[in-house]
Amino acid sequence: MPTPAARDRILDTASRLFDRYGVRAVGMQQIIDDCGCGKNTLYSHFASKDDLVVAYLRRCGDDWQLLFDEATATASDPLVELVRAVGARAVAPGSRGCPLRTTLAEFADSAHPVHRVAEAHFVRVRAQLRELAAATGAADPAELADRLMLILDGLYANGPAFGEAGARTAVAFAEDVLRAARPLHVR
Amino acid sequence: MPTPAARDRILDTASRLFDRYGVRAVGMQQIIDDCGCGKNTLYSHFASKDDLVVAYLRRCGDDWQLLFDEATATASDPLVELVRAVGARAVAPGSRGCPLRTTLAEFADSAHPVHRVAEAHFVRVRAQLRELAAATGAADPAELADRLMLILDGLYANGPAFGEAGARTAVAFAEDVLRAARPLHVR
DNA sequence: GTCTATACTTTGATAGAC
DNA sequence: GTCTATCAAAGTATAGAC
Repeated sequence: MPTPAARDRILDTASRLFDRYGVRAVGMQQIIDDCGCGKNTLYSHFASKDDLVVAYLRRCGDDWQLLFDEATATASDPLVELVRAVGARAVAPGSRGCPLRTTLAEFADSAHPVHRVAEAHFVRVRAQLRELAAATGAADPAELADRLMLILDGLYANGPAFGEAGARTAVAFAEDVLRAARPLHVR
Repeated sequence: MPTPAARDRILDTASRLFDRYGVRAVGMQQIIDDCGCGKNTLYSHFASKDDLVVAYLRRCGDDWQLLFDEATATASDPLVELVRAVGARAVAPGSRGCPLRTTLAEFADSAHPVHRVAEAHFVRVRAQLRELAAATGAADPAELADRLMLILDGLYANGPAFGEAGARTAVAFAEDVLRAARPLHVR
């Protein structure tokens, strides 16, 4: 009967290593060594590496949800705030871009559980952006949502190379897009 | 002494497999079997898998250059045409997004030769976009170039999920961005 | 009794030899 | 072109510590 604290510690360690080195580059033994737990403990919480990676991706999804909720809850312009928050994350030291995107790239097989979980995340994000876009009163919310999705994904992919200035470019870009999408009488 | 034809055949095979299954998921033996060449032949042309992957990425870079040149040579609006061409590629059946991005994600170690080659590609693309943006007479070419880079990268990442309609969204998006970036007297 | 630590098995990969 | 050495990784089983 495994203790929840150990599970968290393992997932913390695995997440840190996956974020830094990529999923395939990190072995189970490395996680065990770094975590200081026994092999038994790890495998009692996660039946396989795939299971562990899925748990990692779910946590990444939860992190996104937190960022999303925080950015959109209080801000006067939630979508711009969202771009700002993603930019901050994308240009943070050591960032390798969106962990869900990079992991999706590492698991090309669309039937693989890891691939499916990552893919589902982006479907959900697209739907979330659509809802948010609809709330702005844009003429075509679906179109606006997809434009913002392009900016967000492009920003997350290029953030490490673009740096702070690039993040500001993306924020200004999003502002322009939102201004242009608003119906004329509100501008 | 290796024949150039064999090298091309090997690289053709490897490229096809890497594109479909990802680099790490494809073993050298698989390439050899699929290509029908002997192990000796492969290793006489490519000293290691890393070498083969680097050659693959260079070919991907050349492919990009072809697409870039073709899109920008004759078109009245080269940057829009470029987005259109990338969209067509991104939504093509079996596309997994930009092979250079996915391979970059597979090789997280920034000191790894494969990582460096992929990274260098995007630095070059950014510079190319800057040149092209400057030619449009935009007020801020660097800003315009980065906005287009976001669209292109976002489109390439989301293309497989967005489909044809998403590609059209990106083209219309680029058109709007370019229109807005042109100095007032030209609009 | 659950945790750590370690030994072992199997599998699949790269790479080299003949 | 087959055969083999080497190595690393996933998982399983086992031995020992608090």
